[in-house]
Amino acid sequence: MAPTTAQIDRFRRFSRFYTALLGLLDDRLLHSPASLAQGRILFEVGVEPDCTARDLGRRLDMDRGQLSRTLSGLERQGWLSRAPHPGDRRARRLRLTPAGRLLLTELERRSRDQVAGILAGLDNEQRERLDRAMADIEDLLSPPAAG
Amino acid sequence: MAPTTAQIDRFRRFSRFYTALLGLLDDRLLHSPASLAQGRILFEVGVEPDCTARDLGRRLDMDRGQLSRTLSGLERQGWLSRAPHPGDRRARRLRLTPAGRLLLTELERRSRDQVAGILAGLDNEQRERLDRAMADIEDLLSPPAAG
DNA sequence: GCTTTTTGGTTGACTTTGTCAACAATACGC
DNA sequence: GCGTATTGTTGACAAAGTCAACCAAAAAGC
Repeated sequence: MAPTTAQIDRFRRFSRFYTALLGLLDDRLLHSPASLAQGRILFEVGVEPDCTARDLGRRLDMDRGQLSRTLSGLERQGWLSRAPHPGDRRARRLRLTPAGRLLLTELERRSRDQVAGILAGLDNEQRERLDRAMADIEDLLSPPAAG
Repeated sequence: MAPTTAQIDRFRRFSRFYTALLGLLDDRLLHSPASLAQGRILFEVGVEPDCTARDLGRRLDMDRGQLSRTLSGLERQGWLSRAPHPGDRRARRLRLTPAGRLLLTELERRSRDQVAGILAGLDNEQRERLDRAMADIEDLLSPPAAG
């Protein structure tokens, strides 16, 4: 019932591997007007408009203080708006401005291009294998495994 | 020949997923005497004694300045030694002290426990599926795909 | 209802990380 | 040798992340 040493080692090895890969991928944001944290927020708000800072904190695991400041920055730069939240006057509903949507589109385009570049090195059979492997991992580690 | 939108989306989705997971995993170091950067260095030097700061910079993708300071910190805390490098008097060969090895052992134990905790939620068939998926991804993305 | 406790968010003070450029010492190419 | 590239250190910063205090609003307890 207990996992084997080899299984544990494989997991840790993979985590190191993917950490390094993510380090490379995140460089896409270095030459953009948005920081990494800002990019992640733009993405989340793009996916779910009218969410709150609380939601973002949960999903991105960010400190409230840092979040508040980063959101102020995004607002100051005209990419995001914070409007009163109907039903909870403490909270603010977050939404991208048109400029924010434009920026997000651009960031996504770069990200997709970069991934496309990686996938270009694989043939279609390999891509499908990769796709299945990623789906498997998400599936296996999703529900209760976050402890 | 070009990757499909679905393949690109899956890849990006997985990257977000694993970023979040790594965020949880890295918390193991928060309650330890070593910082995350220190931990990564301890691990690398543990795997390859007598390596140099240059090697670490390559493998961990860290700035030289930051690395130099972090190494000073590790030395100051008695976990690492920097001795003259035979054959290159600019470089220093890095090595864990006995205390450093002890700390590394402890950090590794925690990391393994944590991974074991995650794997405990899976039966053996699932663990083998996970193992295969991780091996697949590493295999597919390793050689030239890092661009 | 009124009080107490929680929650969402902001702010200030601070530490840690990361970045950039300058520099000294050494190694390397030719 | 001489110019160039490399290794590591340092200083000056900028950015990111942490912690605790605080206010206003909401939720819970009774």
